[in-house]
Amino acid sequence: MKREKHKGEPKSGLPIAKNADSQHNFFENVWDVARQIPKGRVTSYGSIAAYLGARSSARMVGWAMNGAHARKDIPAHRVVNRVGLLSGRAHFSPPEKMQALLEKEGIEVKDHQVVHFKELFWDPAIELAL
DNA sequence: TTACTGACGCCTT
DNA sequence: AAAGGCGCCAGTA
Repeated sequence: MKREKHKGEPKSGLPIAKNADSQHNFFENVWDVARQIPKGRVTSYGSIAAYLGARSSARMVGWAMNGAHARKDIPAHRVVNRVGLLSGRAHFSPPEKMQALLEKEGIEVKDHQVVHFKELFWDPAIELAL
């Protein structure tokens, strides 16, 4: 099924509308999912977005992570891009913090990239499916 | 106000 | 197979 460009969200139920209310909700949801990422595991921006029904808004997930910095219990370091690259490292206090935190959880990071990413990948769409 | 940018990712060439 | 295009949308210039 080739999607016709991916214009607009299919909104499989989830309204990621344009009103401030759902935006707020979206951010909250992102943080909520992020909080559930098990220690020692990682996920991607796109996966979280997809789980929330906004598969094309992966960028907004990244933006949400900005705000996450404010809340101390959001493990933003466990969210990387779809290839396992620590694309958000630059936004950490010391940029090396992200990698350091991951390594502290036993995740091997080489050249700004999570080693064994595929095995450590935690997909909310699957893990939180039930 | 319009234009560009970006913690992204899928699609077409 | 690799590279470029486009959509997403909040914030900034």
